[in-house]
Amino acid sequence: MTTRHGIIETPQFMPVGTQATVKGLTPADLRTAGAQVILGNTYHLSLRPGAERIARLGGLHRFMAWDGAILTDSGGFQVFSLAHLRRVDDEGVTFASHIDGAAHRLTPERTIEIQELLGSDIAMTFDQLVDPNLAASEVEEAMDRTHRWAGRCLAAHSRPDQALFGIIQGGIDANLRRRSTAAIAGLDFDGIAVGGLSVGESKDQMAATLDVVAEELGGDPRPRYLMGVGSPLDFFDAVERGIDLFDCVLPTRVARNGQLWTSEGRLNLRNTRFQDDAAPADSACVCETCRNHSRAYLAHLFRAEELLAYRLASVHNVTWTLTLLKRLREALREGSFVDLRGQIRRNFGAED
RNA sequence: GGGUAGGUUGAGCAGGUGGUGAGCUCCGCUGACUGUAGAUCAGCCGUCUUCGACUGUGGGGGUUCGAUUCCCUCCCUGCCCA
Repeated sequence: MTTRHGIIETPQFMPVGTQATVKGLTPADLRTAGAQVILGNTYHLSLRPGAERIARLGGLHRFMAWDGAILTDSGGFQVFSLAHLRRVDDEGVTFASHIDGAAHRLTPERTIEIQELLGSDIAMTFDQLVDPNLAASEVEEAMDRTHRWAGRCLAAHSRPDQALFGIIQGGIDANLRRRSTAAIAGLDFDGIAVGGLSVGESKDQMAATLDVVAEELGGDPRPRYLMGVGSPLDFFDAVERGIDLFDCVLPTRVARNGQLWTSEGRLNLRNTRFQDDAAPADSACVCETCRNHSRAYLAHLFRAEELLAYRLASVHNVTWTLTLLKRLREALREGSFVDLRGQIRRNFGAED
């Protein structure tokens, strides 16, 4: 797909930069890693530094000096992750700020206004994500509310240069998912997102849910975005089921915790065995980290809690993940998808 | 040489004025992490046959039913005086 900040080749992975920064990385790092789109977050940025302030400063792209595309999440995920700090009603959600406790009100209309102020290339509808293991009635209630909010977001959306994606909910119940897919696909969105997954359900449940969504969407040509996914193997499971876009905190979060994704699988650089390992994290990788530094050095930096550890590990994982998606795109073109998947499976475990 | 304060599991401590010291923080080891309240969190961290058991409070000796605690002695460390 095309945005005013460049073309997005799909399938694509979008690094998460919640607070106007992909933790530990500069825009140049991201560009070098091959990033085409990154995420920003409505809830976090509206609390701090404030959407109006970012607008005054020229919008999110200029504010963070990122000239690639930006997708902003609506704050729907925070309805879930900050569940104990918010109250949901049909009109919207009231949060007690995780920073200072002050009340902040998000409504579908306000989340669109914020995202338009931020000036992202792709905005998301405000949804209500719930634990799929809740009672069916609760999952359904949140789903129906999400549908009503989707309509309100669409009505409130006014920037023609900004795409708006609707979000499917419905937990892991096939019937609810089917209904939600039909409801969201029936609205005039620029893209369709699958929300509410990778929140504790099994791999099989996620796959089955994606199958239902794919079946219901049929030949719908709009880009399909699986929110919050994923791990190396998740990409293959989802692309097989028609997904075009991914975002996930995993590559950057696990990097900060010492885990590097490599052609040998996962490596925990905090492990004793790397202290004398002179090899790069991944000898097949061309990122700055792998070109210049040894596992032993990274192991040392993590032990010493040196800040460079977090940056070097993040540079590698983001590069590696974006490269994996690039290889995946090539494999699709060349018909070697199954081979590549097999290779990743061997290194990351079929149970991944 | 005299005085004084101390010697507790890798380090630093807590506790214990005669009645079962494995408690804390670091360090260390391992694991987790999926639209980021996360450079975070969890477990382990004396030994073992590990839902428990055993050992352990500088060394030696003494008093006592019982000593980490009281007494003697030695060793070591900090500080003060010579």
